[in-house]
Amino acid sequence: MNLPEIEKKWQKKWADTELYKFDKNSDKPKHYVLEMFSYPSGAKLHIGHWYNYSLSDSYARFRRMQGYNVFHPMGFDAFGLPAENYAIKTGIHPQDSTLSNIETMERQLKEMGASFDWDYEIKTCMPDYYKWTQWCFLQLYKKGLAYRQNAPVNWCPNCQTVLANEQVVDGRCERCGTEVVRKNLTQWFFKITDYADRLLEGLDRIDWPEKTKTMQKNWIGRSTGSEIKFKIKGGGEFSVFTTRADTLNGVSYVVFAPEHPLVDEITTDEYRQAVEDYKLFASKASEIDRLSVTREKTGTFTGAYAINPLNGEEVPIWISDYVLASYGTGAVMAVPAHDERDFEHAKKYGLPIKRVVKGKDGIDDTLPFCDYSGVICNSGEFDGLTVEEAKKAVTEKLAKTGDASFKVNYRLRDWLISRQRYWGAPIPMIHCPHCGVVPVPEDQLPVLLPYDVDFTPDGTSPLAKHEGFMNVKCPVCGHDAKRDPDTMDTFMCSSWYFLRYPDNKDDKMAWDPKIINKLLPVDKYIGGAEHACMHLLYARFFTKAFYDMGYLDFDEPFTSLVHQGTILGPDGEKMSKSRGNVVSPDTYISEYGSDAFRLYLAFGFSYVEGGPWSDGGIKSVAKYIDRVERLVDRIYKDHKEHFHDKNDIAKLDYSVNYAVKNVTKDIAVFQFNTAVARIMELTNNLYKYTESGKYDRDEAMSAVKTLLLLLSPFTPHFAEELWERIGEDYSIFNQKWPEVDESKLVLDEVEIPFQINGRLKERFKVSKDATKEDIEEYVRTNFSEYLDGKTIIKFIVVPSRIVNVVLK
RNA sequence: GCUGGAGUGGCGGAACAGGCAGACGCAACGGACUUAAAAUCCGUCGGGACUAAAAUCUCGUACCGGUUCGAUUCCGGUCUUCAGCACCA
Repeated sequence: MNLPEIEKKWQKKWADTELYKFDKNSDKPKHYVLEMFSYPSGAKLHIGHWYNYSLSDSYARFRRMQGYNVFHPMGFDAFGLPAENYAIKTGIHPQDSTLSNIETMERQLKEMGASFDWDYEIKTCMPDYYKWTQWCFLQLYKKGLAYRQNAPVNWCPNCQTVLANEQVVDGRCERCGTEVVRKNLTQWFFKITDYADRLLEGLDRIDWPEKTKTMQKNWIGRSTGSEIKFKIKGGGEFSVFTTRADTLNGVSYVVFAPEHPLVDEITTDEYRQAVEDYKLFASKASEIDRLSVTREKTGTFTGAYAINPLNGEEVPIWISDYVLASYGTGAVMAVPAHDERDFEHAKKYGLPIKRVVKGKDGIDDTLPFCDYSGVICNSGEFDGLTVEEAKKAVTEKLAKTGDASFKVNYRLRDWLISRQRYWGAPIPMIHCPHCGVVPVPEDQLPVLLPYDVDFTPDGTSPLAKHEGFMNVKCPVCGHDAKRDPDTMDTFMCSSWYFLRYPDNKDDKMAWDPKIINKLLPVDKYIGGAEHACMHLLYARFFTKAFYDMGYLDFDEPFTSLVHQGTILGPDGEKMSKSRGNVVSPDTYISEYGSDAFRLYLAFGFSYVEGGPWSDGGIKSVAKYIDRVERLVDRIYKDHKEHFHDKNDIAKLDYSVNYAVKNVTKDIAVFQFNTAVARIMELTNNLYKYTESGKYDRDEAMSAVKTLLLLLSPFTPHFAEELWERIGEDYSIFNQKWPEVDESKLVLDEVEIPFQINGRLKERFKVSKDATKEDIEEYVRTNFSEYLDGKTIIKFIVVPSRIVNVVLK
């Protein structure tokens, strides 16, 4: 069959007849199938898009045929850095390149034959969308979840610009090679940490891959401990967070992150130069390097001393880059005897190491001793307590004087959303010299992103140079004021898009709760595992925040989640231009057709794993499609007299129902490769049933229809074509998904393997109802040659499964 | 480095609340059809030993060890590899 040709025909008919139009008023149960929308970067769909979208489409069609009212929208995550970089390089405006890319991708998605209803499309870079992204910002601000704070950015002193992590290669600017430093800017944050516990709790209520939940749990990183106050000799105080309050007596120094706000204040003149040098050194290291356990410990003394609140000892205050400003309080108490990193640091700089926990039996005297199983020593009144008891006792004692408290700490950090870039949604805030920071009134949204902006890097946010944009009247006092020159992180756009789809044309509100609460949460969300900790966490945070504000009546956005794997190049390596192993879908589509391409993606890989591309694979699938066509034609055109053999028909019935049962089960859990394998088996069995020419045509035609229905989600055009050819009504996608007749799957006999000492010896058939005793009896009678004269140690019978006899 | 995955024939991959390892397919090989090729159809197909052939035995799910009547599946350790690490999205 010439697939590329018939595909065009059906795509046109599907469009003309509005086959995929979503019916808002349907009384069928809803099913919201959503793929992570794509970033319109390159000009064309790559194989990863196909893998995600075409198979999710198969799933959506399957649910539709099962009788669900399927909502299956598509859109574009259109703001972002690559378009801006492309513009800096080529002079083509980000809006122009983005919209043109989107056009190409829309066309290609239609060529895929996907069942999207394009009436619900969204593009995040359009004012009718980002108006509401800005509205979301304002709601979070009103709820007290947005705040401004200093935070470091990567800064290239030569290009005079902020760099994304991606643009920093080996600590240097990717454009000019200059060493990158960190520089503090005042930026907007969302208090996602306020939701840390609820983000943890919600994980128990959703059907997500366990590994994704685990990653989110570890990312949030809840730990319980104590916050302990130290006084600084000569005035001032600071706090540390520790999970080991029990070791407070073993503190021999404290360490501040080099960025800690008190560092400048406490540093003595004698040490000032060393501290400044060290701060510069630390500003050049990446966070990953700083957290590395194997990185050589570095640091310097500030000249200041802190007072241990438990024993009054004076201990030196150091700065070192193994302490991060962003975690805990940005300061730690160092107990070298009981912490690996402190131990290394103390050894290198000759600081005292004082043991305060010993092994239970007092035998283990190697340091550092980081085990939680020990007992306290060298700590006066706390000696003899277990670690857990002492944590409590120490904290409680200090709590009386206000020097300590129990504290839950998270690894999760607040979400920094300011970007010093052009191609994003402007932050809807105004800075007034009289009123301070003032939100843009909601009826003045959107804050339009101006087109005529000079976005070449020169030290400020591109928007800051646009007078027309920046100058504004304060909405409170009416005086001259300035807009916020930054734009929002594009993760903002993708944190609520699933709420916009069903009500995408609403110009009165971001979403109409009446519509959204009916269609959401998303029933099946499909996208890459690389989003496990960021996008998927941010979207959950948004949903919970808007639930709290009463805009939603659910608080988890994605009931069920599936990750697709990665399709690699034919060489088994990740596809990349530099490796020259990029497989472009287009050439295959025009040669074999979209259906063959889709079927290969379904059959050739484990969906969640992905794997290497193979030209042979798609060829074999194209052959299989032709094989189905020959089979269908042969049976359909056959009008001769026929034979009715009960046995053969029972076998065919079994095969049909076996296929229906397993294909249904497998598609539901995204196991497309085994679903297709079962369809192939049915095809083979139907060949066998009909090859002699002596068969019942009605039975065969009924099996053919089932075969086409099962195949239709994978090869929609091909199935539609054959459905028409055998004289059935348009459209195959309006047919009901076949149901299993379990009675046809019941076999009277089951085959059971017989093992001696775990080694397979024989197989035998017994009635499906045979009891343990029946089976043992059968084995003793029929396989006596294995057992006679031997000592039976154990006779294991698992009915319908296995017999294993353990002989001496 | 930290966190989370993955490792099964020549290849893609099945199977796992612990019970016949290799479903389905590719490649390869043999055969049928054909003047021939392509296409199609049928058959064989993890390694080794022993066989004329079969039967049979044996090894085998990255590596080492453990639990169990029985481990690809559970536990401990090792190696390799992939993803994420907060400004790529």
